[in-house]
Amino acid sequence: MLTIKEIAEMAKVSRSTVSRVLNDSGYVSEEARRRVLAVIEETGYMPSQHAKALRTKKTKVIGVILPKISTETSGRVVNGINEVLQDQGYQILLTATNLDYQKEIEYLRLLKSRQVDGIILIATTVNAELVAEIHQLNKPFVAIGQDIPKASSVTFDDYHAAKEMTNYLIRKGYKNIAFIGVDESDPAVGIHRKQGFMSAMQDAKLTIHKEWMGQANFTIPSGFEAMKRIIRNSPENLRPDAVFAVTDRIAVGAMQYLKKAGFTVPQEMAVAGIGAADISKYIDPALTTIDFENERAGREAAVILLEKIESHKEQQKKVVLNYRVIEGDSV
Amino acid sequence: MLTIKEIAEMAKVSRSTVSRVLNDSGYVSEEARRRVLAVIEETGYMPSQHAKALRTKKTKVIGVILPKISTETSGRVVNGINEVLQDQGYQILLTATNLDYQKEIEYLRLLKSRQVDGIILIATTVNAELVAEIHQLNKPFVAIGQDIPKASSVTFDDYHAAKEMTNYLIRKGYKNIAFIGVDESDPAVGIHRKQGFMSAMQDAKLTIHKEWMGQANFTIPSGFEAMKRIIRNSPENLRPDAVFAVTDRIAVGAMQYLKKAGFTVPQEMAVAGIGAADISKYIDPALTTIDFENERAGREAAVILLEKIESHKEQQKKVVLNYRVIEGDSV
DNA sequence: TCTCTATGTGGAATCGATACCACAAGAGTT
DNA sequence: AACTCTTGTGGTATCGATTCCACATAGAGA
Repeated sequence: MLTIKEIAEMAKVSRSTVSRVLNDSGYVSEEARRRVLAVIEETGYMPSQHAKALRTKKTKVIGVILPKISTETSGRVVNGINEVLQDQGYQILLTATNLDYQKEIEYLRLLKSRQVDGIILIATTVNAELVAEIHQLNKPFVAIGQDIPKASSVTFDDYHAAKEMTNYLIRKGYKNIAFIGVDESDPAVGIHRKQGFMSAMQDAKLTIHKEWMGQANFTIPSGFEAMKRIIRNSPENLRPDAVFAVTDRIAVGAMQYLKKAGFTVPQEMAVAGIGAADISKYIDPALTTIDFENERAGREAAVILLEKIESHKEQQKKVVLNYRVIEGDSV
Repeated sequence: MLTIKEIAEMAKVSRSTVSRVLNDSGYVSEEARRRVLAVIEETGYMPSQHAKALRTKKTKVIGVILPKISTETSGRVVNGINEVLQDQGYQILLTATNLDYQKEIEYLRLLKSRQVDGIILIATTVNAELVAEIHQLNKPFVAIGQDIPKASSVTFDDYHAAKEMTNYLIRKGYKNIAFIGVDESDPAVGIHRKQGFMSAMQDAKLTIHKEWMGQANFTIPSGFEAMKRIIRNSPENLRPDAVFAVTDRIAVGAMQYLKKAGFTVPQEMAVAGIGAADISKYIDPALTTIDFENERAGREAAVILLEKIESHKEQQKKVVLNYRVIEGDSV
């Protein structure tokens, strides 16, 4: 690997001059600049980013912590982040927790020791330990997906989205609506979406049957099983006529069960989800769902982070993104 | 940010001793070790990875170059890579070319200047310039998806997979098989899969009609259009009875068109793909396809890369992964 | 002629780690 | 008593960049 010293010798100037050419700083004669650039061109020299980082405290690297790498949502969000960062010459250092909550904290520390310029956390859970770690991080930070107290975040309007979808079902004439949620350790999906559903039901003075409140865990098979339990637990004369699942994959699983059990969708049972997963467009009938603009969330988070990095402002920014109902044929 | 010097002062030892504790090297008395660990624990000190990298020339970071971040295949491969690397304490520095071939070269150089310990390239294309850059990289390197001359690679057996799928169609009694391929700038998908198809057809002495050879570009809509063209261009008495698409998304698009145009799948027209995309299981009828174990490809590549990093061997390793036909209901 | 300023260049300290080397102290050997 | 050997510690050079400061030169203005 070539170093600045060798370039300096080859161009017959000092290291300082090479550095000045590299960074367009201070005075450099045309003649010296020409010679240095020629040597750089010819040798393909690239300055060591580590030496640079050590001296300047800037790395042009952003740490991203994901729950899981290969999910559709993660992919879209990272894509959005990358779109913005790439243009500004930043790179992404990727870590995945695989839903191990202890690792979120471990990676926050690790990224700090790698001196990343900022950190974006795609959060699935919120707990006191995590919040404490974020506050003592002392580095530009943005969370996506969950609202972290006293930290910048880009979140989705889970409550109103769920409420709107429930109202949509109600407007379409469904009165007996089942619900499939997830564990409350994920506040955005587990609590807010459920509250949106409950609120819409109460506003419409519809009863919420305990037997119709299912729970799943983000996977298609778990949606299948949850739907099965709901059907099994409801007597013939007390069957729901619609089901609202808090994610598309759960909804797809529910639909799979319904088809298998001989229900026609949406005539005998309507199905709605949230998330606008790719798959939802291509199943039959196409799923009625809500699009959350994941890429935009990534872009917004990246923009906020860059602002923080460049301006050193400590102020926290909260962005709540909009949603859009996508009408399929499942309702 | 704390430095080793401050830790040394607080623990009343020299920087050398702190370093020895940190790296478990040389002699350190129990007493000194205890004091140092206590200070580290109490302060939450983490050594600067940049200073360390500058000195030791090891960064524990692997550069990964992807065509696109948010595709299902990329996600799975990166997941596999991460699984292996994470256990060994390595991080992933992610870059995406967004199919700009010039950027593949640019990122190879950039990652080199970031002094990553190794590079994994998920390749979509092979050209002389790229190959030259890889050879002069002089760093542990593994390609996934395409065979790069004189470089290690993990590839899929595209030729035999396509041949096997074609034979499967033939065994099922289909004789008039259409084909939807992609551009040849992607040798694995564009050339090898096509050759597999042609070879199986020739072995079975079946004729390959020009009108039945379509082309698409990896997207669902392009599969839709390609299928439309094939149907439009074939006279009523010369219609294919099956179509083999080189990727699942293309196959899904083709199936969409067929449904819309009133063909029943598979009775009037069978459809087969390659790739075992998630979506293929849930469309109706479920797609008959070939699973390529993308995660395994990522894992294998990571293992080969780590071997290279740790052993300094220059030897190139070529791994060709197996495949598995997944029988759906579309054939 | 003598400052004064603008331009240009190199020397040297610095960032935060590692690692080699010198040296000290105590135990064991001859 | 002189010696090796083991254990333990600190000093210092080093990695490859940036950046401040000192200094040189040349032309402008007094």
